[in-house]
Amino acid sequence: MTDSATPPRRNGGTPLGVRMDDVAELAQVSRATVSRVIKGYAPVSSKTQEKVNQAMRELGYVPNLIASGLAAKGSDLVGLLLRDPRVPAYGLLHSVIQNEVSKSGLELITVVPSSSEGVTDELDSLHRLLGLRVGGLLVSTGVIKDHDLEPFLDSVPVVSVGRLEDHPRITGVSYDEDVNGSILADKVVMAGHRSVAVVVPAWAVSTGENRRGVAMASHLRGRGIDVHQMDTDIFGTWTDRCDDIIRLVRDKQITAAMFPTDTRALAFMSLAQAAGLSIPKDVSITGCDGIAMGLEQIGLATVKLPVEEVAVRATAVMAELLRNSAPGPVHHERHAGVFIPGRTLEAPTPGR
Amino acid sequence: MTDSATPPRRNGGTPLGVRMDDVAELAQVSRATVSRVIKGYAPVSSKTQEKVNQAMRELGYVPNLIASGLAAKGSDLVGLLLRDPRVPAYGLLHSVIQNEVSKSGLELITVVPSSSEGVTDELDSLHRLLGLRVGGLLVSTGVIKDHDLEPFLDSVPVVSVGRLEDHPRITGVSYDEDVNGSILADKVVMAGHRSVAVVVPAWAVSTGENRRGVAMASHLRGRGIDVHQMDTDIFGTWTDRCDDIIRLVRDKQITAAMFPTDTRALAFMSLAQAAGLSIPKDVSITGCDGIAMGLEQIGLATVKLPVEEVAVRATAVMAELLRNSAPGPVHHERHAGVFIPGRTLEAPTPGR
DNA sequence: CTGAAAGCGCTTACAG
DNA sequence: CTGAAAGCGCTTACAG
Repeated sequence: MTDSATPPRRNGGTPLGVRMDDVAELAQVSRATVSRVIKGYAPVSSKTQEKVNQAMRELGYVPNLIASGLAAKGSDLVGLLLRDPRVPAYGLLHSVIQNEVSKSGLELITVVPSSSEGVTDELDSLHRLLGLRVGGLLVSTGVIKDHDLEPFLDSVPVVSVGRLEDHPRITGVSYDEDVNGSILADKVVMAGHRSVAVVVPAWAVSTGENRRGVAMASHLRGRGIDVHQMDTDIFGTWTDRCDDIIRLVRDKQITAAMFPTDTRALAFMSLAQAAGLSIPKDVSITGCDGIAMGLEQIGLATVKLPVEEVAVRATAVMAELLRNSAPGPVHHERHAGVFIPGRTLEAPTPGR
Repeated sequence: MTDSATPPRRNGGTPLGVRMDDVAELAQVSRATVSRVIKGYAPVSSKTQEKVNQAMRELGYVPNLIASGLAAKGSDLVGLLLRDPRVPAYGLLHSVIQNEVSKSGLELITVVPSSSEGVTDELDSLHRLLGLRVGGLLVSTGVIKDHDLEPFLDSVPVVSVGRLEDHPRITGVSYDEDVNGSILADKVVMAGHRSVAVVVPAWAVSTGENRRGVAMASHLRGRGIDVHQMDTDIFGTWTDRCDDIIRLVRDKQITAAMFPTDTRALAFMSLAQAAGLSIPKDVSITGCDGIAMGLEQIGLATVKLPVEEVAVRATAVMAELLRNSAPGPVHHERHAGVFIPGRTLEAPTPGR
């Protein structure tokens, strides 16, 4: 072995051009050994380890996850399919999941669908994640249906998070929309309202919002309230039916309006105020979500979703799935939120 | 060739177990041909195309992006490194970038650092994206420094978005923090304030917030205002120095407080109100950001960042970089925001 | 328009 | 504790 005959390194240049072979050569070990010290759990003498680490540092080596993913037939990457990053509840979910995943020694990559493109784009996003052959899949969008997930259940652990789930083979950690809806409906009834508009998005638009809305409406009806159910099946907008509600208020047909999300409630508030209505004098408002900062300043009556709780549990379940080869029983958790009182919900103004 | 001798398909099962070879076999073509119809830009007879598409559908084939990424030495994936999904401005940025990237025929994957872990974790996130050998890199966090990016500039197109950038080799599309800071400072001066607290996060905490804060402070000083500069170098919290500011208000040392973000401003408002102060009577407040929904309800005086504009431009620049092999000149765009008046900024109460 | 074959950068039995 | 070699599932010249 002649030290003088150093063959020219193939990539003089950039760190991303440095391969494991380059590291091996510099450290004077085999590629297998470099791989072992990177992975960390195979036996390597500490002397060798040091040599290799030194070489990696010197070359600025960034391991090619694409290549290792292929060779190892899988990776520690957990993929998150997230509905809409503009919505604060998803933003918080994203953040907490990242923290938890990282604590579990896994890595997270996130994919979001284009907004307002509907189900096609959501499926594209799903395939993007699957194409990357992630080790686990966290699905946080109700737009993707169980049906779309079914074909992949045997190949990759899937947990659906923050969305309705009752598929017998998909474990779910979600919000208890029935309870959330009931809590809000109760408060509206207790405030004295007897005629209420409820916005109910179609199942295809959002399973969660749909379920929440349905729960609110049916709970109200159960209490003998006159419900004006405002169905909407428009994808990607938060203001559909607001005009109709404003009209109902003007006609004194309702004294309160319930929205399945804070976002919709806030959007309505702006429109209503622009239309000259005052809240809660002309109409009481409730939302659902409770995550956005500064909500207490606005005083929106809402239910605060247990986002952290759901994120923590979902990640724990995923980590468990990834650890145990034995799948463990599929289960469905539902976590209820807590009511946040606010000045947008008052007793109806007498005389209306 | 005996049709009867169909060799057993290696993966009887799941779509993710189906390989290109399986498709090729079913369609009775070579693997190369399957690859060609998937990529779409190589000449394939439409008869063959149909056979292949049919076979893919039948098998539920999901192409392995990992393998193709390795073979093709690169992919159409654009990686986004995003600072903090809990902040509405980042959420919106994320969303718009996704839409734009998708319009350009590229795909986006996002990685976020764990919150409150500081620079180490941000670097981990950067390496995660680089390890995936993304085709382009969008960096939207001021925590990563130019220095950290430098080694990779030769291997992958990088554009920094929404963050200060003046590296001669990194093109940047960002907010004009100097102008934003000046606009706000001007309004505060014009409202009549003469003694003002300004929160200035350290450069290491956030380059953008730092620059904004410094701009506010120096602009105020230039107008002869008494500035109480509240430096903070705590990572991951939005309430540092709030106590001190409340004290200054109580001691009648200041009549206004300027925050580099809406989030900080809102957090302060809650604390101040809890401490019995009233806004703007006891102290006027300004933020910066202007993205969160319902802000108009709160009435926070702020600057609305041109997030959409920045996202669109950044993606356009990236698409350009990816298209042209010739790099084109590096440049730095800065986009200024617009002032949003609000009831948190009034003239100082006489007698204070 | 189509196929055979080399090769992308790793991991992992297998054999020392 | 370490190395030689096969193979992961694709792409892409190259040769028809």
